[in-house]
Amino acid sequence: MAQPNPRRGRPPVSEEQRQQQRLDISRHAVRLFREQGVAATSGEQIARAAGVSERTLWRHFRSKESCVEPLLTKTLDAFQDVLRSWPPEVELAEHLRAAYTLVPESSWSDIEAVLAVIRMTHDEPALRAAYLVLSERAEPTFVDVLAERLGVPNDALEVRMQAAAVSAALRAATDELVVIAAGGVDPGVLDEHRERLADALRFITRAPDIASPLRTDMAR
Amino acid sequence: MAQPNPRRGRPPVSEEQRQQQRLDISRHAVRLFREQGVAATSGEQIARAAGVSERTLWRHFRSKESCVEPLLTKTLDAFQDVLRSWPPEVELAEHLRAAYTLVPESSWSDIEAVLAVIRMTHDEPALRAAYLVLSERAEPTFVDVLAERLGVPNDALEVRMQAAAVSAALRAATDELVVIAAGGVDPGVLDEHRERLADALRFITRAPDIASPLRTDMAR
DNA sequence: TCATTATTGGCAGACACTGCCAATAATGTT
DNA sequence: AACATTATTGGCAGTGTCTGCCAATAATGA
Repeated sequence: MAQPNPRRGRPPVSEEQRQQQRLDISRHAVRLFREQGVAATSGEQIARAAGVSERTLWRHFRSKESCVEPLLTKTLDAFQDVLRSWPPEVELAEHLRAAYTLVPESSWSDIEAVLAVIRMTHDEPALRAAYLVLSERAEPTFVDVLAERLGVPNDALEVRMQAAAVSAALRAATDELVVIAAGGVDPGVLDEHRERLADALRFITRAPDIASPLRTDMAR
Repeated sequence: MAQPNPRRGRPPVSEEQRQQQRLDISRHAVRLFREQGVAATSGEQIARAAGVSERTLWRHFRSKESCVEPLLTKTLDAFQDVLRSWPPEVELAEHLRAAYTLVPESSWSDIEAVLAVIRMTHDEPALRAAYLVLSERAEPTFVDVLAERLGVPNDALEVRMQAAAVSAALRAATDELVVIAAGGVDPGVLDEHRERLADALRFITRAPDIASPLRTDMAR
């Protein structure tokens, strides 16, 4: 029962370092996409801008469009964290107003970049696809939060649907935000966005009647 | 004011013909994807199987993964049609049981192929992306139907969310179906799928309380 | 300094896809 | 029937994405 291995040779890079490098590349990629468009930006350019070889670029990303992923994920993770810290007794809208500031550690330019990317997804199908895949990846988190809160198993179809609705609300509100804030973002529109989102989510999460199909009959 | 042009030369192919050709190619592509996997299937193979040149294949599809689109769209269109024919007085679940047979004009092998593709989307990220884009494309139809039924403008955020929830329910139920029906489909599992979907949608479309935020207060 | 393991870079090549033009098909006109 | 006209298709060359492979380098313990 000696400890399995005394560890030799160069240690693997930590996961945080790896994510940091991906994020770094992502920022360069998004900058180039904004400046020149996606089609006019080559993988070689992205690699050069990020100071890595093309080969390692393709080791980190399966396609040039997916280079936007780390940057978008960062913002989405922030929202997930807010959801997870949602105390049981308070209403979601209320909690959002308190905790969802959208500019906590994220630098301001990152916010702008994220909005620009989401704006581009409307013309660039490949970017839209990446965006949708990303949104779907966040749904399990929503499922967990909602399931625990409602006290139902997290493989229940209603919970998955509610989670999808939350995701859709976030997506719809954000899609609205990016067109409204086309000419520069100021704190005002961000606040408005949060309020709109809060209103939408209050509707979704007024939950209890899920469990009682009788409601439908009574409503007749 | 003579009629603009007496029309000369070869007439353009009708849109139906074009869609038919795309569907034909799609069937061959899906067959090859199932037999060999997506990665092992080249565009050249698809083109050869469909009896067209590679050049025209790329004229019809922007990527080899998107070749699955016409076949999936066919099934999704069927569902959209069912929704559009939903009479105002009847409940959706009830209407589904009456109208959503899933094998009306679709050949049986098409159904199997569609399910196989959706099953593959769980391992093939590019296919998943195509599937999600497709699902999103159907949402405006859901929005129109729901908005008219609820008598609200179809750019209302709640309607878009409900539509997304319908879409998500369809997606979740179908994802469940494809794993259940992994070893061959029989009418029984299809019926069960329809019932599950009907139950889920009854929950979503028990609509009226959307318009009254007061409900939330009363529920406390 | 050496042995060991992880990461990176360089290179060759397969494959996805596009631009361009010639070939062919389908029509109306003479 | 031959022709002019327009739409579609095919062939070919070229660019860009992405992968497999191996050598080079970096980071560690001995």
